[in-house]
Amino acid sequence: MTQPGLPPLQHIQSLPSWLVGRVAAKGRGLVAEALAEEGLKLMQHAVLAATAEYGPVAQAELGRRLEVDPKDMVMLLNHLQGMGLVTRSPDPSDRRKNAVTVTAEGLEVLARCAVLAERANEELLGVLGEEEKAQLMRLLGRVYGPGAAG
Amino acid sequence: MTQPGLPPLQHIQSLPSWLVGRVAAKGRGLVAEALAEEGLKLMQHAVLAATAEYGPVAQAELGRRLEVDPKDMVMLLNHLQGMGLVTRSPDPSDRRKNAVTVTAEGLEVLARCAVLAERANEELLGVLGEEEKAQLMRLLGRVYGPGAAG
DNA sequence: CATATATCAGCGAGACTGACATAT
DNA sequence: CATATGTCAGTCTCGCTGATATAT
Repeated sequence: MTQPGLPPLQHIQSLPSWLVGRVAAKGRGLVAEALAEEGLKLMQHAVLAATAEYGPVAQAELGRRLEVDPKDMVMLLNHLQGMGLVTRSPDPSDRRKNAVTVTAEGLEVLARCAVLAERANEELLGVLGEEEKAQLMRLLGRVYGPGAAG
Repeated sequence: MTQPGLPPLQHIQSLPSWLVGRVAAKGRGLVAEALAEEGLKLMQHAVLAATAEYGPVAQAELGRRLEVDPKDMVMLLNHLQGMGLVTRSPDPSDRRKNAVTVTAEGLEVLARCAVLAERANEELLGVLGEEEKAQLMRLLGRVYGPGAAG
């Protein structure tokens, strides 16, 4: 199997990792374009949504939930805070932590982004039927492992 | 639907684009780790494989096949050429073009990488049965659009 | 002239690293 | 002391932009 001279790969394009990468790139592009309408980058939106969902939450915890490096959370939150979408205040129960909270304006932006992001995803998966979309999500969820599914 | 105050997104983690992005990142990591054994980056490997498959081929054509910017092909091929895996020679029929060709050593490296990449993909999709893998590829292929399927 | 190819220089986003201060 | 958190500075890859030279 490691003999040289064999037809090597057919093409890398038949590798699942390649195909899933292309689909991910397409999806990222569509969502990024949609969110630009609200002036948000992909990661900024993810952080904003996670902050809204997990209530007042520490930066490191946000990083763990989204698999974002805690060091990168600093600049992400600086930007969101500068836009007035979140606030940072010291956590009285553990003064090492910043309690991050969504503002009212943050919730408004988020509601609009939800529509935009869903529309982008419908465009991404438009060729699939509802049942197929659900199946794709199920399969991807199992591949990903950690609790994420349809 | 754009009313503020609504539960915003459940979580972005339920968006297909997010899930497919996470799976892609996992796959990229696994394959990158595997290919590092042969000293190749992901894109270098893709270019090498495409060069082997499409015979002597112009740089711009490689870029089109792999959706890689032609400007980035320069450095990618510089590296592959420096490793002795491909050669660049002027195309007599159109002297604007470089005819890129795999070397014998390139084919050997590629054969070993094929094994490594396949192993990484089996690790990625390990939780799925054969039938499910095929189904996932079918669905992703349809979402991606351009000719790519299992 | 316009077009295509290849090269070079640079930017920005994402995912990292190391070093450091502070609080537990 | 070790650990966790947050901040700052810098690196690297990847996907782009612009400008340039050459060939068609």
